[in-house]
Amino acid sequence: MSLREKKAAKKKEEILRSASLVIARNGYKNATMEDIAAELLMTKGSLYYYFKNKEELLYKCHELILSCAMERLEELFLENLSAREKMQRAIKVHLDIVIQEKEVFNLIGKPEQIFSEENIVKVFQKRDEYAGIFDRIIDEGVARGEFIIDQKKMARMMILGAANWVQVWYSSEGQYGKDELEEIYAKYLLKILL
Amino acid sequence: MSLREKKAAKKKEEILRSASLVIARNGYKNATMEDIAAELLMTKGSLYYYFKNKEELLYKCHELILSCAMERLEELFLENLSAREKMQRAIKVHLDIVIQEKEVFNLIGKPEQIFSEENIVKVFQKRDEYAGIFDRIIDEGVARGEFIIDQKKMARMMILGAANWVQVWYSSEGQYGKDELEEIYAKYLLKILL
Amino acid sequence: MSLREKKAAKKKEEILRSASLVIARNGYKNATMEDIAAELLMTKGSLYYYFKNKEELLYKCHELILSCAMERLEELFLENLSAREKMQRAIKVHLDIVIQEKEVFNLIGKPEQIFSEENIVKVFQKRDEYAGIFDRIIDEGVARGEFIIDQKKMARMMILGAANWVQVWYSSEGQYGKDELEEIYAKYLLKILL
Amino acid sequence: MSLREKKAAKKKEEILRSASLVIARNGYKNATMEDIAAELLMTKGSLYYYFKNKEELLYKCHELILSCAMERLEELFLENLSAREKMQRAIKVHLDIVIQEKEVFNLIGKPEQIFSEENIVKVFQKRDEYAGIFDRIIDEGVARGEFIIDQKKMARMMILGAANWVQVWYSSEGQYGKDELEEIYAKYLLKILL
DNA sequence: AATGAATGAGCCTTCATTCAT
DNA sequence: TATGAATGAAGGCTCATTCAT
Repeated sequence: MSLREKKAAKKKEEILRSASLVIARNGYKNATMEDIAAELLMTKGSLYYYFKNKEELLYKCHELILSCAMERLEELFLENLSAREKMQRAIKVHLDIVIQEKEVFNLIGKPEQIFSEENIVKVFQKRDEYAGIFDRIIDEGVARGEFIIDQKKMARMMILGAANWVQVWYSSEGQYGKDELEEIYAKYLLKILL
Repeated sequence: MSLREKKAAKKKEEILRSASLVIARNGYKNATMEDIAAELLMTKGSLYYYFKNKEELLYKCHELILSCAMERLEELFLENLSAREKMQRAIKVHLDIVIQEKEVFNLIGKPEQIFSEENIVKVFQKRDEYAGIFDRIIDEGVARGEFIIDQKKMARMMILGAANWVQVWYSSEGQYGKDELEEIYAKYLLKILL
Repeated sequence: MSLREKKAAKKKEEILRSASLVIARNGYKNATMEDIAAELLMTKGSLYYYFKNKEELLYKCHELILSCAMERLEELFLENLSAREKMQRAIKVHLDIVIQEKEVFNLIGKPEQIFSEENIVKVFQKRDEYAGIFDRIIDEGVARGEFIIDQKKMARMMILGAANWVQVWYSSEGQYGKDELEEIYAKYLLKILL
Repeated sequence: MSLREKKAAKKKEEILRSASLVIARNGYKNATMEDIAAELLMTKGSLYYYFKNKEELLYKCHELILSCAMERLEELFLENLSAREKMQRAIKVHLDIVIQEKEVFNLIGKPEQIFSEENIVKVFQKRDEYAGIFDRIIDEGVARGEFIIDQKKMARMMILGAANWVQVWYSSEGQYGKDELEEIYAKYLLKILL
């Protein structure tokens, strides 16, 4: 990759970060191209040099975060740990992201309302991959006799749902610190699987 | 209440129902006054006779559903049941609403993005009241020794969060029927409290 | 048709007329919704109450004029006249429209550059119908031995092309009056068919 | 002319050719600087090294083609032929260009919509020169008694108009080949002058 | 009570043009 | 010379809101 390309890639990432910020603040629907550009002291026109339209920008935004999360989880999955330990750590990682990337993350309840056909498919695919890691951990746990659960998919849904909801109420100035919260969630949500 | 007023009240409710439908279909942000009116074979102008603006309409919509839910829960709370039983039933009621009123319910993650100051306060108040019933059930359970839990608020958040997420993925044509789903959720989420 | 509908229909026509004016002045591509609205002391937003988008407006505009022209020609065709006389009169009618409706008429050389698939088809259809009347006159003339021509389609193209071009250079303040011009064109273009 | 200048001149011509292509494909208004540059594997910024703005580029484009056409006609005019023969050949040359240079040629019905004052004058001048050759042929024919016509200017307009219109409907895959078409047009349009 | 009509602000997008490198 | 990047103005479209009737 040439210097130029690197620079452009970096700029793209900056834009995505800016977009994430704005989305986190205002939500997908309220995030305007103007806002996103202003955050970077650019004009909205410039964004179109990097992304072909708003949807693509939003999509890439969503994708980036999901990819980062995936990486962390994949890594975790390969470690030599008990399923319990893995699940607890996975929950913490997930919460980490949910808290950090308020709104940009998994939480677009209804991608249909934001993305068009073409991207929806990809969004769902990515999500399934992501959730798949949790499924694999559960499978592992069940195989090893660590977890006792019949409704594996639903258990995963409960865990992720509970964690996602944190994004709605958590505030760094609230009663609980992030680490404390993660600890507690990991502990209690695990019970679902036991 | 005069006949006039009764009629108006009835119409208001019709509008709210229509709005709920549209919101369920398209989401808060995508629900236009036009859509809502069309559903009732009215014109959007007429809506302003009953509600002073879109926000009020949406707010009342949200309020209505929350109130209905409250009623069912209050009733339940007063019944003579074990805390476990109450919690399981409460979860089922909650899921019932979540599934039925996809999107209109609790699930506005960020009311700030939809409502203005004045209404946000009221929204949060209502929500707290609603969640309060779950808290009371938990308190009861702890008092009676049925539940063992230190982080009561968080436990409630987990339960409601997990249940709310159902709204994202549940489809009546999916693998699980509504009753079956409720049964499973009630069973596993209860474990958090044990 | 109710009074309301009549009024709306009238407004639609007014808009089309305004659009025709603007198109005539600035061309299809340069005609902005703003311009069209301003002509009627409206705001551009209002136009969307009557037409779903710019293309539809332009299309209807084109259609209206073509329809009016068709009517005049159809009528003419049914009169009891020699083919020569009919053709001369048809040429005059055509010139009349070309001059009056500078630009809005037949003359969108390349509808593909203005209309989308759906409308292009209809445009071409209408045009063919229109040109068809000239073809029928030519056929009649040939059948009666008034015209001697092998390449009927091409002859029609020549006649209409020559007439259409008038729109490019004709000015009411120029050397020739409209009637005079029509007379001359009718006379000379007829020669092509003899 | 230095080597530098020669190179630049060559490049300019390449750009004009590319522009002609794009214009032919998309029309004047739809031809973007980007398109024109892309055709040459350049970036649009570079175009401004050779032309001060889009209008100049378009103007030069138009001029180039008109000049080429002029040359061919001038040559033809000087040949020792009857006026009839000359006119027929001139029509063929004109059609040749019309067909080849679809859209870039004479056919900008309304230069006012594309060019600004300064260039419009020059465009009209060039056009008049071009049309002037046809006028001279007609004059010659009338002088020699080959043509009988009072309205010389109009006759010229008819001939050129009819020929220009070919550009609208002609397709190389259509019923007629180019040569055949030219033959027919030359034959029939001549009749106007007889 | 309800409607048709109009408005205006806001947003996305395109594109000619500029400029530092 | 050429390019990548950025800009700003303009235009199309949507939609909540208003208002006379």
